[in-house]
Amino acid sequence: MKKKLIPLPPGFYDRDPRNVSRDLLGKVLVRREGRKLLKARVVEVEAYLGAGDPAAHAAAGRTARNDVLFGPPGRAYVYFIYGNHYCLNVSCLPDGAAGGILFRAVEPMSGIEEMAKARGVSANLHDLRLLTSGPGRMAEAFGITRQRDNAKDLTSAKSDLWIADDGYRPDHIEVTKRIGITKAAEMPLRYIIADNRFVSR
DNA sequence: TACATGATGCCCT
DNA sequence: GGGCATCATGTAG
Repeated sequence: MKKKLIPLPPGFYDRDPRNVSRDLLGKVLVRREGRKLLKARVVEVEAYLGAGDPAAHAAAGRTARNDVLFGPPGRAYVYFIYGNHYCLNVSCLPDGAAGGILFRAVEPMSGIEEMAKARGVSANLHDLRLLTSGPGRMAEAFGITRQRDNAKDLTSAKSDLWIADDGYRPDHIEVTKRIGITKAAEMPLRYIIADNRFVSR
């Protein structure tokens, strides 16, 4: 009997981003592309808090760009960075409170050919890490853009992008400093599945 | 209207 | 291991 990949409910995200981060590891990111289903295991995330976190986009207050972070939980916050890359986040905490989680790396489970195509690389890679290891890479593999996905409800069965629990539980979780930031760089808010090959760096 | 900045990845040594 | 492409956003003027 094949398990159905039901979207995690809003309540899952309606908590402190640090707790959600921990529970997000091992879950499955799902994208429906026409008849195809892209699936990948979440192996690396970073928590971004609200006003008290200088590294968070929400730190400077609510703007048109970061509006989603202040909205209801379980929504996709997609932003464009360095003129090249999109990054996928999910909003946490109740409506009115800012907080989010950045997806940094996932492990491909199915739809690998579609991911390779989206990334513009050969389907028979010797190393699948090139597909989804890194925030910009995994966003590209899943065809995620701000225009298409920002503010999308990841808890709705009607969405073409969501996160599900297939029963998998990571053996061991590690917490480290966040990557690629200058402010509050020392805060341990990066959560990874220990010894997973698809964790970036 | 102009400018500095950045939650990155690629390509070259 | 280091430089660089490239542009949306926010803030200043």
